Amino acid sequence: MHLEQAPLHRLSRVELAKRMHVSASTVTRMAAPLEKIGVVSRQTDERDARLAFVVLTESGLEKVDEARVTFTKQAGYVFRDRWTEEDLKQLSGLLHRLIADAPGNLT
Amino acid sequence: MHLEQAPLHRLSRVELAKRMHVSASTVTRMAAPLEKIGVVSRQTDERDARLAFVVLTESGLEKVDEARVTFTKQAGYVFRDRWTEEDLKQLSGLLHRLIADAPGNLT
DNA sequence: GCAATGTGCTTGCGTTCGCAAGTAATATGT
DNA sequence: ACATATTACTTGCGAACGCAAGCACATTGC
Repeated sequence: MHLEQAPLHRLSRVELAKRMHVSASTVTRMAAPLEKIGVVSRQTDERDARLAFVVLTESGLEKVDEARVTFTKQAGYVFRDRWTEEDLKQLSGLLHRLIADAPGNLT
Repeated sequence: MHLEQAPLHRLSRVELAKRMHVSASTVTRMAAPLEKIGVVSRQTDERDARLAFVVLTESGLEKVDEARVTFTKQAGYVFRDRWTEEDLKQLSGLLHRLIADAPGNLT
């Protein structure tokens, strides 16, 4: 979904890593099999040869669309059906406070 | 701490696993090095030869006491100093609701 | 122009974990 | 009583992950 909403449906590996809150190596290792099954592909930047974009292919976009159906259904089942907007605001606020107050760098 | 507050400072491996929310194999593998450094030891039940208790040794009890100092300080730093009783009640309530509402078995 | 520094990425290594299968002991049903 | 099922534990295996090192390229400062 990060890729889907990114311009050109692509992100550099480090940028994707940041958004997924995982290390760069994890992105490298996640991308490989996804590339093999054709849902993403690799692109280089002509300006900066270091960059290796992860790009959603046409097939990948379809997969995301399919997945979103399930995702939305499940998320809706919990949050939309059982939680009010007020509940979610409260939970979100408390969790953000917890992250802010907790020691270490949880960002 | 689970062991510390258990009767005789000991628990069977599966019971400890449940309280720690990890699998039995994890307890087996955690116990081994702790045994090696002498903070826990192994005991058998004379009634049921399948049971293999994890027991806190004297040295283990001391370690727990030491650790609790840090633990209490850190926990206090976040929760006692920055959070009111009311905040904690709210967060706890919301998280329990989330667990209850979420799909799967998060117990 | 070029050395020093920084950035993006990959890979080897070690850690942690759960599952599934195997073993041993106990509980249950007839 | 004894076969079957259940329970407790261990271990092989594979998955996932981060760190540190290494490489290629880019940027900065002189």
